[in-house]
Amino acid sequence: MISTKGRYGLRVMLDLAQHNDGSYIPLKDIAERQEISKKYLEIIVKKMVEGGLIVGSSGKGGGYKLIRKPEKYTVGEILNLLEGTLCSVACLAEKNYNCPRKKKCETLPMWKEFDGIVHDYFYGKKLSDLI
Amino acid sequence: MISTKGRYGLRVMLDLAQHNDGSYIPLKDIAERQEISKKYLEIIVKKMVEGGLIVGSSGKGGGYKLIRKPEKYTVGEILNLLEGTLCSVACLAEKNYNCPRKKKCETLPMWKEFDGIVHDYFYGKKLSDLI
DNA sequence: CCTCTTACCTACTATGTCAATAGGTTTTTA
DNA sequence: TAAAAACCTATTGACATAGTAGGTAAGAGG
Repeated sequence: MISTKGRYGLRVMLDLAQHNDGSYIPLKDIAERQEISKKYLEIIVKKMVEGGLIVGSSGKGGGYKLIRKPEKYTVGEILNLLEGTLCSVACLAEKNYNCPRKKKCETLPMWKEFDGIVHDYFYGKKLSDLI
Repeated sequence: MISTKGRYGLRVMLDLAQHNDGSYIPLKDIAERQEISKKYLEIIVKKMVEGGLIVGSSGKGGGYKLIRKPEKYTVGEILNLLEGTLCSVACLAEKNYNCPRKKKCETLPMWKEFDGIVHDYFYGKKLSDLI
């Protein structure tokens, strides 16, 4: 299940895309428009800066803005950054997952197939597709 | 993310399908074959009985067995029962989810589309397809 | 230079879910 | 009547979620 981090983060990205005039957009404005606590958004936005999705600028006239054009972002990379993984089962998400049944598991192929579908969907969807 | 309840439950269903000779299969045997704690499986199996997926019988010679033929079960209904929902976002999963942005939310259509894909995948997959 | 605005930072917390474990009672068959 | 099995209630440690609180640092305008 996609948490608020992923959902809110995507909405912030969308908001930035819709106000993408080159200037920095204050988080306060985004929080008001999106009706989300600014304090909580700070946590989310921080991750997006660290992840190289957006850039921030302090001081008056500061805020956040996109680094690339909206069509150069995929929903997949945004969600993956904020959720930690897009995988639907721990067997595939966790590195070095030591399940003794890896080889013989009869459900694993299905999870892999499903994961491929999920991946294709979100990485095939661009930020600009949502506007 | 699909939890162990859904994953283990599916494996129990698969085990029952593979030993589907009309007799009751003791949980002890399933637990040993699947290498999962029997105590934990009790919780999962209970849900499956209550959900009408399988039937149990107490006493010597008892255990659990399928009610329908393996091809009459979809993976979707099994997961949905054990996970509570198959929806990927709270906006769609929770009944009476009172989001004030329901009407104007620009990400909701995407979640709906994705949910449809997930639904189609799991409800199109039969238990017998996994054997 | 000062002040206002804005990002940036660390810490805390309540609540809930997950993944089991523990120890019993009831039912049924041989 | 004894064994085997389901069935039942309760508990627990660890972790994640969804925030809140209270600050510090940076930068632009007057």
